[in-house]
Amino acid sequence: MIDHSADRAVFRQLADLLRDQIKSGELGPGEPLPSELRLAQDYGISRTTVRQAIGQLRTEGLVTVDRPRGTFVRVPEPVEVVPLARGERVSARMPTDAERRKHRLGEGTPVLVVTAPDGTETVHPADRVHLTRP
Amino acid sequence: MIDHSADRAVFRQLADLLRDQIKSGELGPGEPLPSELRLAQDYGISRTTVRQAIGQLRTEGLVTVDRPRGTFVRVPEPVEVVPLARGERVSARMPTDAERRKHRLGEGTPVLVVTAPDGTETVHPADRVHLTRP
DNA sequence: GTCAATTTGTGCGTATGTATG
DNA sequence: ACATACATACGCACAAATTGA
Repeated sequence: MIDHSADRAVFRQLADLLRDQIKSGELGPGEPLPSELRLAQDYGISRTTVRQAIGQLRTEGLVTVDRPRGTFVRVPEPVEVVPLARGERVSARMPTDAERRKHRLGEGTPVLVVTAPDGTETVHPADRVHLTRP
Repeated sequence: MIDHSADRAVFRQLADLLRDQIKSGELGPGEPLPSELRLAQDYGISRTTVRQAIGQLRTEGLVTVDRPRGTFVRVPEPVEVVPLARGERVSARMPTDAERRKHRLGEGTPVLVVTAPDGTETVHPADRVHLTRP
């Protein structure tokens, strides 16, 4: 499972293992991950290292933490499709703190920024909005 | 500066301080932050806590680490504009570790995902690519 | 309602490795 | 060769919130 002599850091190896379980469906949306203590004991590593691995998955937007209930596989949000107008441009970035609060964004969720030809910017939560060219 | 009795965690307070210095231009693009050890001594906190604060700024895409030279305010990348074809859809998410390495993405940089009508997905680094509806 | 157990959050210290200058 | 600086990993302790007996 975990190879301490490997080139890849232990916490990245654990993140890879958990990510694979999520992508394969072995850990489905809404399901809890084992507790940090449990993971540490199961894999013979420290809780600090487990937290690094889970931190990685949080920044990737794969899991959410409901403290102190546990850590859960993120459940996909219903997506609204927004059409693009002619000449509009699209970029993406991480939200500011204010935007995070305003849109109730989870960790690891970027925002889509639509810029109109006149320079007006519209910000959309990337987990709830997709854009389309009609 | 740092209030140990405050409600907000010490590492978040430090992240706030550094973020403010970056946003205000006091720390300009390309400029180095003080070293972790220096920040720890200056603010009377542990290096571990300093690393938590810097980790925060990294996930926000505000700084990059050039190990072991130091930690620097991120410099904006030149942007390529890619036109969208009819029927294509756009979403954004954080990259996996593998995608980060593949596209040489800095931390805190999302990817733009373009899905063609036939389901084919194209991934673009969001710091170097903008999309446009012609 | 109370109390104990569980779980994540925060913070500290230490040690070692690796790459740069 | 040496000092500097970030990365990884371990350990410990306590706080805060939830859950269930």
